[in-house]
Amino acid sequence: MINSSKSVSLTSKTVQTGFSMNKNITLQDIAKALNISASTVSRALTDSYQIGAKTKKLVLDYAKQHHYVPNRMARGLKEGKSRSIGVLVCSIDNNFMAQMLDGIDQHCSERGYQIIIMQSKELYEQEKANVDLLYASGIDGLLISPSYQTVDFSHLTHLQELGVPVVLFDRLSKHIDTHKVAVDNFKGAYDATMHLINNGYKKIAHINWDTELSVATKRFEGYKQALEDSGIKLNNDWIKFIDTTNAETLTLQLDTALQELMDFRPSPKAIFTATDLISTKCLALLHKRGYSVPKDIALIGFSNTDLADVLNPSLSTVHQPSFEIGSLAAQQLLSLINGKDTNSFQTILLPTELQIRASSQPKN
Amino acid sequence: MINSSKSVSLTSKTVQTGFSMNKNITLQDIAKALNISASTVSRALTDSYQIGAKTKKLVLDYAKQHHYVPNRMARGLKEGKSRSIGVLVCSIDNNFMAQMLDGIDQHCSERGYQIIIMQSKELYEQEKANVDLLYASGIDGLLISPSYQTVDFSHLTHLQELGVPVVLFDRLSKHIDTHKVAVDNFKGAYDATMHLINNGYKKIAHINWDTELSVATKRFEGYKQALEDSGIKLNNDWIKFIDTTNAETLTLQLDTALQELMDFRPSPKAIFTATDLISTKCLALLHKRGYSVPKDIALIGFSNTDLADVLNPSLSTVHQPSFEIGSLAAQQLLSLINGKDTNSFQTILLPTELQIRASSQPKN
DNA sequence: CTGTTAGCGCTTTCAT
DNA sequence: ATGAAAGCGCTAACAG
Repeated sequence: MINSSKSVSLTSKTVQTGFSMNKNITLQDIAKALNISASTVSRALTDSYQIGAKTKKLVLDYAKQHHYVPNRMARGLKEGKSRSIGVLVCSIDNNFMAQMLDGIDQHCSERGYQIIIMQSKELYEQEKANVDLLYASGIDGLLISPSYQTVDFSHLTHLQELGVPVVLFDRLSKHIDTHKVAVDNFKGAYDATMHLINNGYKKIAHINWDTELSVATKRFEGYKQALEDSGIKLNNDWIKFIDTTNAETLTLQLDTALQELMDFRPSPKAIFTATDLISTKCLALLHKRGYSVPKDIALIGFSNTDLADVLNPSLSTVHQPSFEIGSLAAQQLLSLINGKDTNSFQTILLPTELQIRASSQPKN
Repeated sequence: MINSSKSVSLTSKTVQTGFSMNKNITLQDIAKALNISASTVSRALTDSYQIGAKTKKLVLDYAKQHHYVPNRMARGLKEGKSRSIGVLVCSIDNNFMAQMLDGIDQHCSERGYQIIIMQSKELYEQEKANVDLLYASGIDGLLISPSYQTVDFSHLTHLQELGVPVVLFDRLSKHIDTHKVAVDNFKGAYDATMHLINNGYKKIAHINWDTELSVATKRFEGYKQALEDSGIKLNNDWIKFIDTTNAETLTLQLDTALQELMDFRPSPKAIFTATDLISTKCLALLHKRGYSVPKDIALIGFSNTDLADVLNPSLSTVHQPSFEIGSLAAQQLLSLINGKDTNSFQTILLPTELQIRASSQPKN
């Protein structure tokens, strides 16, 4: 019934451009049309080691002309690999993540790998379910930035045992042994805090994300270290941890935190914020509350927004090489997939970049 | 060799948690272990119409216990569908797109569909190649926001003929007949321009994207219509079209355009910008050139940035329901995939939202 | 209700 | 250099 005849059916319904409704042409179709065996076609198509030059050209020409495109599922099923990798992130819906995904996609698609992106929405259970789904779809490897809930990494080590390499990016954990790619959060935070100190600020508050993830803890440590190295005593009343998982809680908690900070005596004269969302939202809330930045309070924070220059005032940031994080992580994963030695897992920490703008200028 | 024995090999290398290196458990494995046929297992797993309750429970329990997860490639190959859809966009690396992708992902993943995202980077050839790749991977449908180069849509109509439904989102075209989802760009532009006029502005410039895409042309028309309806004569010297495909050209051309606009006599007193990038960049450049907004020149433009409130000054925008565009488009595609009648393709135009802030306030 | 059989499209020995 | 045949994991007639 299908392909029963070579003649183009002009009566098939919804003919629009002269094409018949014939489904995808398969390797078998080519074999039949050319009166050669399927294996020969396969060899020609995959550029096998030995194949007649003319046969090869014949096949290739026919394939191109008829717009043949190999069935990835069949090939994947046969080979036990899919040339696709899973990318599991908390949320796709923010600029920083989009930039990293861009880096991942760039690297992978140039090498013929497809990426399947899934979101955990910061939910551990969702993350586990997605890992299963990805595994089921035959991914050759997984790139993951774990949810902030994730403390048990057995779903990932299990994947490794199944032969699927895993690479962590952005958010790292010591609970799994593999390649990891992120920025040097400690140093980034240290630099930012030091910058404030160098600009004459001593009363420096810190607002961070309420999580055990190293992205947060390292930045907190960098902050503390900078203070310590400068002989400034830590003031716990100036340190706030807030829940950033959704926009509303974030705004609410941040607003409260800010109010407490500004009302406290002695009040801090500068803030170092640890995440993109906190930084920009902090600026907005300060603005709304009528505080002048940096006159009333200076601000610097981690953020990758393109709009830092246009903000009011322009926002000093610790900028992360997001695209590079993504492409490097992808590179590490592909090298794992393609059998580079798995003995020596490495953790790559890229440098952050301090971008000084108006919000962190000296008070006078 | 594989699965030759049920005994856990304790000598296999890199045993970490007591798991053997056995690969994924298959449906066949379950059948063997339970001494039933593969089809029975399959039926139990797929919740087939008639299957013994105890057998079913037996299988399900065993499957869960052994963490069985069906091979999606095998299933896809067999069924001729993959429960995955392709999403082809110009670039993932911007907030607006990320929001739409979030909407798509949400809708699809809730219904068991995987999405495969690819980027055309505004290149027609790349778009065509990606369509092939997606088709090869067995997508059940395609969601696409075409590259700005795309004028020939035969790669998409061909896909339709092959039986793969296509839905356009954000960027629409009349060259293909299918479901389409976007916002009412004409009205959004009309409203924005009208808002400026209502605020007392009559000399209104317009900066748009240099493309034939309807997103651009409709917005231009909305602008013109608002002027006409208000009895304001169009001044072609106040209308600029620029190339926004990469950040550098954009900045360069926009800067030039702005300079020409401000130097021209009579000079415009307000600008309506047609795209996200142009709007925010415009504000930045005006700021850099020392113009005061809205005192020297008012500004309103299409943009979905979360930071509009914090910009300097806060930016009046035409805001698009990005998440809804994505999820609606996904919904339309899934209904096509699942055989809802394809006779009556519809174009859904969501309303935009005018968000008035400081940049468009009356001059005095 | 369950087992047998065939086959989705492709690659890959093993022959020739 | 090419062909024949087997099989990846799964589902779906078709029997019983």
